[in-house]
Amino acid sequence: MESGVGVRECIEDYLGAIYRLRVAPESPLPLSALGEYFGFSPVSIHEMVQKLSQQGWIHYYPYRGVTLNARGEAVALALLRRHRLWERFLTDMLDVPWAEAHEIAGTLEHAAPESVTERLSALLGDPVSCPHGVPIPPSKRTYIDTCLRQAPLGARGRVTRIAPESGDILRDVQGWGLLPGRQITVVEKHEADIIVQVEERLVSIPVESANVIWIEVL
Amino acid sequence: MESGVGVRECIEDYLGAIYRLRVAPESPLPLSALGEYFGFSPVSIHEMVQKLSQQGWIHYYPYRGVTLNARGEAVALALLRRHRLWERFLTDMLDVPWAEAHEIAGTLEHAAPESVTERLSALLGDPVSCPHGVPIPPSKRTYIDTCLRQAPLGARGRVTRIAPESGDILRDVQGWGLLPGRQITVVEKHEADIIVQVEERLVSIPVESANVIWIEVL
DNA sequence: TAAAGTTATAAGGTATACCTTATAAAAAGA
DNA sequence: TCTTTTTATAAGGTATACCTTATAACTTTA
Ligand SMILES: [Mn+2]
Ligand SMILES: [Mn+2]
Ligand SMILES: [Mn+2]
Ligand SMILES: [Mn+2]
Repeated sequence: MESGVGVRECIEDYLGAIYRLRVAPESPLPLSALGEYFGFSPVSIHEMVQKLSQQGWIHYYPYRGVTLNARGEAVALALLRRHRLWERFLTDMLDVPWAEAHEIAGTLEHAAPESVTERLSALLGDPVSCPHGVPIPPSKRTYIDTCLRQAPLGARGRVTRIAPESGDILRDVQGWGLLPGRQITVVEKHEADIIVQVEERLVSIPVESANVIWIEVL
Repeated sequence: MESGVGVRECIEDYLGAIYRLRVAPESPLPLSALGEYFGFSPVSIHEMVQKLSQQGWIHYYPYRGVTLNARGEAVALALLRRHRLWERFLTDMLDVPWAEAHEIAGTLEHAAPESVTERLSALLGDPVSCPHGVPIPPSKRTYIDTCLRQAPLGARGRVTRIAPESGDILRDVQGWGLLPGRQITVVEKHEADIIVQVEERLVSIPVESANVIWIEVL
């Protein structure tokens, strides 16, 4: 009956809270701040802090507070990214009121693996801030992409980037609906153009344009 | 650090499993079936079954098995509805592969309150089956509706039902576009008819017809 | 530097949901 | 009917994440 994407929900929430509450990456966050944030007793906070420190998520400086180490910060950033993307989904696509979205996202944030998170981000148009204006941490995902020109016939993939970019090409790409994140399939390959399927549409891409469109083959 | 929509995640999963696995509502599901499904020991299953029975979610017939009572079935249906709607969201909007959607939905299913579930359903076009073809239980949302005849001038609402129904009336209603779910506004009230706005259209409804059209005032 | 305030630690407890081993009771089959 | 199989129950254990009360250690302030 385990949920989540690997790290325990509780641990994710502690790491996220440390990230949210800290004033600067290097200055330790007093345990009292965590106690207030969660409404837990100082003893309980101390217990969890010991555990987080032993398990290698944080640095604990007794009588001073905690900081995230690299591993803990990575989990915190991924959590906050998921949290804020779900918030955007809830407010932008489901019209959930602003004030409720935060709380609901507090559960959803633990439920999406990275692949789903990135697809969600693409669906939302890769927003850079949550409905409350807080920046959404960027994806730290590294993908291996292929130039559409080189993609084999029948390849199914996700548009990753337009590079090198130029005004003309960007306008064309927008017209074809080949924005980053879109799922496409290579349907035909000819001398002068490549036919790809985007959603229900078939579009013909001149090979010069196909040279600057990159996809991650899935 | 509690998630969920009220009922414990674990309890929801047990009730959902009983619903999924049962062959008929009345024939008890042997505990061994639950043990196999979850991969838990018979003793653990028995413990949980005792708890579910004590807490009033199921009937337990020793040596025969368990059935859901009304309360348990309501929770199971709501869970399976959420599960299958999230599956549709994952496959239809995020292009998550068929095979992965089920597992991811196994966590998301616990994370959406009813209002969010219904908005999600609407966003997806109120699908009636999951990507695997299994029917999605309908919303059991209860509304308080008013007869259109009685609805005050200016009232804005959603058509809930046509009752009592008859062939003639149904044909008229369809012609007016007053199908259940439609948003309408009462624009004018006269002796013999009521003028309502449906989408961009204005339609005149004879008072006799207005007697059998019910709306939920919003 | 001594008192006051804050933080840490020890000890014992709760609830949830899983586990194993052993035994008892009931149902099913030969 | 008698044996085998299935199901139930008792007893004791684990891990997680919270709790309270009491005491010890450290830091801050007067
Ligand atoms: Mn959370
Ligand atoms: Mn926010
Ligand atoms: Mn589940
Ligand atoms: Mn399904």
